[in-house]
Amino acid sequence: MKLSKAFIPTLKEVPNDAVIPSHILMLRSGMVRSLSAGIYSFLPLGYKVVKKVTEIIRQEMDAIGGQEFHLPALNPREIWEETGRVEAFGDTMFHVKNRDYVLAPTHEEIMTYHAKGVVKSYKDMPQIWYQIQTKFRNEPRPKSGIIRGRQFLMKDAYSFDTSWENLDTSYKLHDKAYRRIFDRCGLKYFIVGASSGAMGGSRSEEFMVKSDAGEDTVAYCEHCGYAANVEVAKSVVDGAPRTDKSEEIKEISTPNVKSIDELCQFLGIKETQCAKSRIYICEDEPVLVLMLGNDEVNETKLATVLPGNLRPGHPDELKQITGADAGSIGPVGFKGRIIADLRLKDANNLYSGANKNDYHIGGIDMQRDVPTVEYFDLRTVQEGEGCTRCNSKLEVFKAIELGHIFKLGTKYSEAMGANYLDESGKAHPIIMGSYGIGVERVIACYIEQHYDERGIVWDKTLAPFQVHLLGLNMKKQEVIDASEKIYNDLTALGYEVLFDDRTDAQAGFKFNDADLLGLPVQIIVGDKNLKENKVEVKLRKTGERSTVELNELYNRVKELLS
RNA sequence: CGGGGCGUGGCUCAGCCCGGUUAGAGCGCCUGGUUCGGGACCAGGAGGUCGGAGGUUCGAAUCCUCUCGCCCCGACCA
Repeated sequence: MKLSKAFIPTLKEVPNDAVIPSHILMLRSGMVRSLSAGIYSFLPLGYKVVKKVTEIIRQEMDAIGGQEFHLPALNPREIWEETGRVEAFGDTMFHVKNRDYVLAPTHEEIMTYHAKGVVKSYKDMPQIWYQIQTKFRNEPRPKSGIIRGRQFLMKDAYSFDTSWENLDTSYKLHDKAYRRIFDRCGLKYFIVGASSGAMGGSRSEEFMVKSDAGEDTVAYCEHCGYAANVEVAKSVVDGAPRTDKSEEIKEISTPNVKSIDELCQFLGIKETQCAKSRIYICEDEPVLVLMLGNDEVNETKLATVLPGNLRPGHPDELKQITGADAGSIGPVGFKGRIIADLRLKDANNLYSGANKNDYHIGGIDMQRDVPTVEYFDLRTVQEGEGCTRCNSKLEVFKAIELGHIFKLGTKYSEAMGANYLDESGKAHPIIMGSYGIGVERVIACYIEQHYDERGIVWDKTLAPFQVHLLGLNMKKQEVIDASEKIYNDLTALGYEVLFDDRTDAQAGFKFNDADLLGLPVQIIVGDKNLKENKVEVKLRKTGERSTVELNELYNRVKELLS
């Protein structure tokens, strides 16, 4: 491709609405342009990278027996009603105004619909079906360029099996394919145990890239490799102590004391002597959730303990249920289910609210005074706590989710009646898995991990072109002749060459554009070197330059790009 | 949906607080010329209903009200 004819609008200055490096560089290098919040157009250069990534994905999905589909993004709403996901997605799903259609945010329903009609016998399985297609989600707040958009490209795959054991096999195949995909893309990633959330299912893992631009928080142990989304992460942390002697229960006047910090200061006690109370409403029933000190309730963990419709109690409800406002609520005298975090197990001499405004209760013995309590892991892991595997200190940081694999089970097949007959002619719901990769996120994450102050640094695998050929002064005939010949020869040899043949751009201008676009190999043709039958070869990654004899050039290029 | 910021030529921004010729700069673009290995120079030129609507005023980019859009933080998130 000749740059003089290409539409690659580079930007010298940083666009005003981009903040993170990948977004800035994708705009500056002319890969994408924004159309509206969270909606991006891929320009030719950016789309070339999309094609590189999707080709790698296709190869690896095909390698595990995947078959590529192309499903419609426009779906009849009623099919989504069958699984209750119109309500589950709520405002996140786009609805078409003038017909009863929705824009698909994912495709479990549609794939299951097709499986239902065709996969009828145990002999028809396993199946792995995938597609690379645009998804639509009405994100309340798109951000970070293409990392979180309202429309995005996703590789989504679905497996259909006859048993949980066979699902294990399909799941592991995807795990393997995903590792190969992200390895080939040159990403530094790690895998975390994750929550299945509204997707349903028994087990899921996320492929993550560490990044401040990320929206997930991950606990990670450098020592043993333990990694988990904080939604599900566990840690080793001391519980509240139980001493030999339980004090008498006593009511204490604590005027205007609301927070745990205030209580500690007021009474001169430690955080770990306090039990914090939160009221949740689960399926219309109030539940008191007790946490030690300032530990925060992890609502993802709570949701697994309290299945069904779950929400925090409203302030006016609190008063009605407990007789007190938030800050003075406690377990003693609370009528209803009480659950507590494991750190509180069997502790005594605790302080908590008295269910009466401006009063707390001291001397609480969990065994004696809260006999109906049930204990669960309900807290969110904090930086520096012990790893449950090796007791090293956990790191907690932000990460971007690149891919997610789920063991779905029968949620969709049961809801939609996708059954198969086993050897004995008995009907069972198909056991499903679902597996996603955010294609644009692969690109953004790659750039987040591979850039410098001058621009993007592409590896040959994802680079939109492998060679950036610069004809420095394209008004001199010898430069024109030599660079045109190199361009034609390398193209004929099968390389993708971007040829800066512009006559009106100065050398410095071309160098800067070349570094910004970041193609791995630059070949610089200038009249001085040409007099000695030489050109310069520069590696973008290291900045290393060397002059090469013209008759050695193609061997050198082959060497560098093999 | 709460909080904050911002909308002025294609891009980055100044001007607004304190209303007053014809709305500016740099970059980019067009024409001609000189340059030509790290974002050149000279000369000339095109391009803007100052996001939109309403209001105050003799007069509004500037003050007031409403509204739309974009970015950031939070909430939400498969």
